[in-house]
Amino acid sequence: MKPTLQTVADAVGVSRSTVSNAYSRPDQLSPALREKIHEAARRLGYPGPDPTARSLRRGRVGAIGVLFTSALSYAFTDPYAVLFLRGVAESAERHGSGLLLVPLSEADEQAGIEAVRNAAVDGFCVYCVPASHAALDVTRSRGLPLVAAERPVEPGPDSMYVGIDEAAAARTVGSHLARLGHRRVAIVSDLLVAERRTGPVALDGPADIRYDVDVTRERLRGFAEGLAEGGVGWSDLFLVNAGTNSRAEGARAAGYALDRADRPTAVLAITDLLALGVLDALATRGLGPGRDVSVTGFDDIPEAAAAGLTTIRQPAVEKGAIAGRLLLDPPEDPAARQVLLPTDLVVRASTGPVERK
Amino acid sequence: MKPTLQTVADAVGVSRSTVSNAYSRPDQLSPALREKIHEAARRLGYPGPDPTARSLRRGRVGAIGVLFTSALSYAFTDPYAVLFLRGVAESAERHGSGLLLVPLSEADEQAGIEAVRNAAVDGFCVYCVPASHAALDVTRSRGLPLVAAERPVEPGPDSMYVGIDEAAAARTVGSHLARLGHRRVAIVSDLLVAERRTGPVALDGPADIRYDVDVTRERLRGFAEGLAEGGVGWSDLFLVNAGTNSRAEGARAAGYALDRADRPTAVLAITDLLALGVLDALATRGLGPGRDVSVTGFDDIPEAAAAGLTTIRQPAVEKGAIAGRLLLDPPEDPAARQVLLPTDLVVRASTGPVERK
DNA sequence: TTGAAAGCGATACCAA
DNA sequence: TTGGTATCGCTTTCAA
Repeated sequence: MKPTLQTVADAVGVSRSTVSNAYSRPDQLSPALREKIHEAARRLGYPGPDPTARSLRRGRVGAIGVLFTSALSYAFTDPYAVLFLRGVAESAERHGSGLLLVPLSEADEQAGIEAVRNAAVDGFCVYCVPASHAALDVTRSRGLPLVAAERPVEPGPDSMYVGIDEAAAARTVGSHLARLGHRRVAIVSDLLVAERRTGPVALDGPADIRYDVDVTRERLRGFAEGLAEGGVGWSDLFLVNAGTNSRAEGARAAGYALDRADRPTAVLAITDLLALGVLDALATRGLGPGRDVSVTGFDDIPEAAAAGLTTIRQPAVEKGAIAGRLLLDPPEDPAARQVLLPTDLVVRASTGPVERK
Repeated sequence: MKPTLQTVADAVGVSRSTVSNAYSRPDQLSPALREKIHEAARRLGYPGPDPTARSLRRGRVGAIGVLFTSALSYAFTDPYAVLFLRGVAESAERHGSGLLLVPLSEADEQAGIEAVRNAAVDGFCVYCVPASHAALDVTRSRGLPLVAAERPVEPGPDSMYVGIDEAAAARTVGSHLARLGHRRVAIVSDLLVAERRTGPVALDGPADIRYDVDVTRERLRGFAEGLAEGGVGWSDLFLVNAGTNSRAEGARAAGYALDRADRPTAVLAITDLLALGVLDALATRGLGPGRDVSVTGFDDIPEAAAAGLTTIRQPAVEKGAIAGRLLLDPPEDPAARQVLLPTDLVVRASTGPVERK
């Protein structure tokens, strides 16, 4: 039988309350008694108040939940996600809270719902989950503080949110390439369509927005608007869907564009990870980035610099840190609950003027 | 007032038990009543059974805790740690459990202890925590399943453990270099001494083992034994402590060795991350890896291959996955509770024969 | 198939 | 400073 508060109380000959105080409010006790209690606890192998019972009573758990689409392990595969998580972790740590990673399996939606229902947390951080995911409703219904990274989950003046102006940032990429003279342009992105396949897709235009993840849509819209400044129309864009946000699929997706007769002079990837794959695809074909084909990414993960990738820099760690802070200590002022972070276009060697042959 | 089971029960006009059954054992109810209950719950905004209360009653939480030394955010900084975590996450996900990251701050030991005490989990995975850390005792005292990665936390026949033969693996590194003719050798490692500073240190020898983290000690012992095969004695080794296990500190630490008058012909780093830093230091000085100075790492993180680093490959993701599995479903057979994984010496371009000038 | 009652282990208020 | 008592919200026999 595992020892409980009661066990210790009986052993010492005091009440439960007193033992509880010995742990939770040491100053409410005479040092002598406190020591006596701790000593007895040690002797009996009492590990201290049960966290679950304590949480139930206190109404506070001491952990925040982070929701992830796709496999939980994805969190550790995408460098950008890792940076974001790291920021969240820093805030949580400072606050003495743990970080509960909530699996949101793609294959089994019901499992994700259960996971959210069962998550013992004080608040949720939603990161890059498709708006249609049923688990989002469940998350909201938990009635806990909720902060969305990338996109407001619950529209409304007091919903919490930390993100960037995706479209505006993407627009700078588009106009950068437009100014360089690019007219034949391909875009590589995941989540363009519901299916997880890699290959060209046709979309009617930015007006016909059916993408599920707002980030995708907004970036795409930005790309298109920026390129339009150079006269590149929507119909001039060659869209390739990537099955997953990974380097390998980025390379595969790029292949569909690069192997066309009228090869694009620029490939815009919607994430750095995909862009690195695009660079791989160039290398395979003996094409020079920024010379034969310009390539851009988005996020500015550490690898991007080494690869000389032109991309959008956004403060990933800081974004996570802010998300954590909002969650653990929601500001009174509604205006402070919605944070928009700055971004920069970082121009490196992977983009250059289109060659006039 | 937040709705509870009771709220719903009252609304429908049934007892709490019945509502509880509607959620936890749907088959114990007539479909009609069940639907009626769910409908009422929806209407009242009842999010389903409270996870904390449920955990308390059931005695099971549905999450496993992972302990990390140093800042919690370190988990996301070290590529090897990320791989390991990913394995743990995969196992947890398959089991429908969450992953609670437990911060074990270095600065504030008491905070770490509290974090362990408060962690609502069904088991702990201890990863690379110094044996002396007070939180370890607390972890053990929780009386939950406990699996150690890297090193048995609670010695004993039924303690759970997944790791590699650190010393044997390190020995292959040492003898590899010995065979290549290296006699002036430096070792770069974190945790050689208690202080977190970067710089040369003197240790009496592998016999005088005072390192806190067993992994460090074992690898060091292996290095020494392997090198001894070529006649390199302990006193011939130049030891440099790295303040943290990071690329930057690896580079700094390497500087102390590389800038000596009698520059070593080989630098053994105790992790790949440090080794990458050593390579950086070589590059800064215009020295060629494997030519002017041989460099080895340990772990074989993805970046190692690209850098052409000779290193020890160990199955990081699998290690994590096994740790998770042991925790969530401890095998009856005591022998199956201790898993030793295979390792390989991967020879790449960063090591070569010593130049006879 | 449904309900009544007994906890799970702890905390907090209020007296003493 | 210490103790009594009433919960926290749910699950689980055991009867009905």
